[in-house]
Formats: sequence, structure tokens, C-alpha cells
Amino acid sequence: MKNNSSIKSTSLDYAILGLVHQHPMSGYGIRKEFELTAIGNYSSSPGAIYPALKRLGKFELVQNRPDKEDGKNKFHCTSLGKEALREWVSKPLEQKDVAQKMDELLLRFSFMDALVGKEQTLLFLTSFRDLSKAYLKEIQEYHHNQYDSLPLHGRLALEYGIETYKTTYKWCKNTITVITKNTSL
Amino acid sequence: MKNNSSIKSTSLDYAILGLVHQHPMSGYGIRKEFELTAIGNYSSSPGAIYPALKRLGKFELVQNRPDKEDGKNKFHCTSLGKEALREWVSKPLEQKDVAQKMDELLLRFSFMDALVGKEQTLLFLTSFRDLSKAYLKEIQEYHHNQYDSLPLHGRLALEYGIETYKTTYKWCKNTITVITKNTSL
DNA sequence: GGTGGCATGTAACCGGTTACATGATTAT
DNA sequence: ATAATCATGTAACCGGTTACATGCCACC
Repeated sequence: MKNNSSIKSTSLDYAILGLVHQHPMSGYGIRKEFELTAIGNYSSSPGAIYPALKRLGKFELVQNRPDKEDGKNKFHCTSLGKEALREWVSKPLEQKDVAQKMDELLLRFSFMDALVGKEQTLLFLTSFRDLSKAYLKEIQEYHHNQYDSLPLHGRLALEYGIETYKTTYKWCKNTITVITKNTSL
Repeated sequence: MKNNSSIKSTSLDYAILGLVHQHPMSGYGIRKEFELTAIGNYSSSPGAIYPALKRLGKFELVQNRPDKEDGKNKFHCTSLGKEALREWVSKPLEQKDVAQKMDELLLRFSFMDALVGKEQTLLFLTSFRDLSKAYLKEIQEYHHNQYDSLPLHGRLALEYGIETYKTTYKWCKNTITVITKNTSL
């Protein structure tokens, strides 16, 4: 009974929302951000950004108004927008996220610190860690069982996946430690 | 002056083409493949697969005809299809591929062994390795220069990227060794 | 003989791509 | 002055998503 009139947003919408939450910016600024930095590999084309901003505006998640600093028009994240963002970063992780949407997970993590507490962050990370480990185990078993029947390149590509998930698992463990020790919150 | 009447295909088209090149299969079989294996995270929905097969058929890259083995209708890769596939896997790598299209690169590598020789494969891999290293260096420098100004989560997410590209670089080096030593070609 | 998997499609919808278009401001 | 960058849009096109629809065949 919840969320029925709420935005069905793409991750692009949330990426934008997260950006303007950190710092209000113009649509042009957002485009530059996507174009020049490595952020999740979202499109920087005006045909993607401006319609997205319009969508977000329609649901009152962002608002284009003069900035207090320099008086220039900038898109701001509203309190409704902040709430939507908080919901998004807090969504429980699923197996398929880890298998298919790493970029989005990392983006959620990036935006998380301004939105939720340490506890919630650690929940996210342990979930991330466990799901990565589970997926890793799965493909390792596949690798082991199919070793002889796999074509050479197929096997090597699979091994790339295995190494990648090992790295992810390690990053999770390390990051959990960092966040746990961090006393600023 | 080349390629003007040729397909503008999505990577989904090539993923399908690569699959039916390895083994002729039904559209349903392709769907199962995408659904059950980790292959590049392509859609397995009929609304994606069948239109794609129609596209490929229009350009005579695939053909749906009875299989010699069991008489069932299956999509086969034509010689034209094989040529298109060879071109695709042989495309020179660009910086943006490494930054944004890893999955596609791995898929190209997977299909490569049935299409090009060892030399071409090593060209691909050394290019992959060098571009990964260059990109790694870039984000490492960014990490170093911005260390103090980055928000904690932003920094940690960036470190995930760094570890990932280190892994990629290592995989390339190792795989180059494996392919070089491989005498079967 | 009916449930479930095989097999192929279509239609509405929506979002991203590409390309075009415009005007304001800043810099040289 | 005029080029470059800031800033915001629109329109045609296309491909993927979701959901619906159909018919066959095999298995128990």
C-alpha cells in the first residue's frame, strides 16, 4: 500500500538525486560530472539528463532555484528527495544486485554516508560481503565442475569473474573494518 | 565508405551471434543461456531476444533452419554472421571500453578463440592490459591528489575501483602467459 | 489427460541516443 | 568582436521491459 504514486526511477534518477544532494548544481554541472568523472558510467547527454530532472521535479524530489552562494539557478534536493534517496540506499541487497549491478551498489554506498548511520552502513556492507562470497562460491564450483568441458577462453573469462569477486569480497571486509573503526559518527 | 548497409547492432546482437556460432540453438535456448549463466548480464526476455534474432536474420547473419542432429529448428550463424562476429571481436580497444564496457570485452574474448588466431588474441590482451594499467594509474593519481578532499565513502568507493583494475591488470598478464604457452594453435 | 517445459511471438510503454537548436555569459 | 563555455531544451528513433498470448510436445 506504499509507494504507489512514487517515482519508478531509473538508477540515473538516483545518481542525479545523489549528486544534487551532495551539492546543488545546474543540469550542465551534472552533465559535466557524469562526463568527466567515473561515476557509475551514466549518460551525460542532455537528452537523458534534462528529462530525468523533469521527472524528479514532477515528484518534487528536486527543485531548480537560485543558489544562496552565487545566485545562479541550481537544482536542489528537496526533503522529499532526501527521503527517496534514503530509501534507495537502504534497500535490502539481493543476489542479482551483486551479480549484475555492482556499479549501482557502489554508488549507493557513496551516497550513503550523508543519509544513514554507521549501523545501517555496516548492514549494507556485511550483506554485500556475504552475497559476494556466495556468488563467488557458486562460480568457483562451476569452474571446478566444468573445468574440462569449458573452452579455453570461456574458462579464462570465468576466472576473471572469480578474481573480481575475490577482490570485491576483500574490499568489503576491509571497508567494514574502516567503517567500524571510524569514530566520527 | 564501408559498413553503410551493415547492422548497427547492440552488444546483445553480438552476444546472440556468438552463442549460435558456438552451437546452433533455438531462441528459447538462447533465453535459457542468458537466464541461467552469467554471460554478460543480457536480457533473457522474449521481447528482447526475438526482435534481436529478427534483426540478425534480416541482415542474414543468422538463419533459422532444422538442425542436422535432431531435426529441430535452430538458429545458425551464417558465414556473413561469422564475418561480422570476427570484425566485432577484432575491433581495436579504446580507453572508454576499459572504463565502461568490461563485460563486453570479456565476451569478445570468450568468443575470440573460434574466430581469430593466437596473434590477434595476444594483440587484444596486451591492449587490454595497457589500457587497464593506464586507467588504473589515472584513478590512483586522482586518489592521491584528492585524498584529503574526498568524502570517506567516495574515497572508499574509489579504492574499490583501484583494486578492481589491479585485478584486471593481473588477469591480463596471467592470461597473456597462458595463451602464449598454449601450443594447441 | 493435464501440468510443465519448449518455442515463438506481439503490443504498450518508457528511457536513452543522437542530433539539432537556442540564448546567455565569459574570456581573449 | 568572437570564440568558447555555460545552460537548457526538443524531436525522431530505437531497443529493452513488462506483460500478454498462443500452440506444441513430452512426461507421469
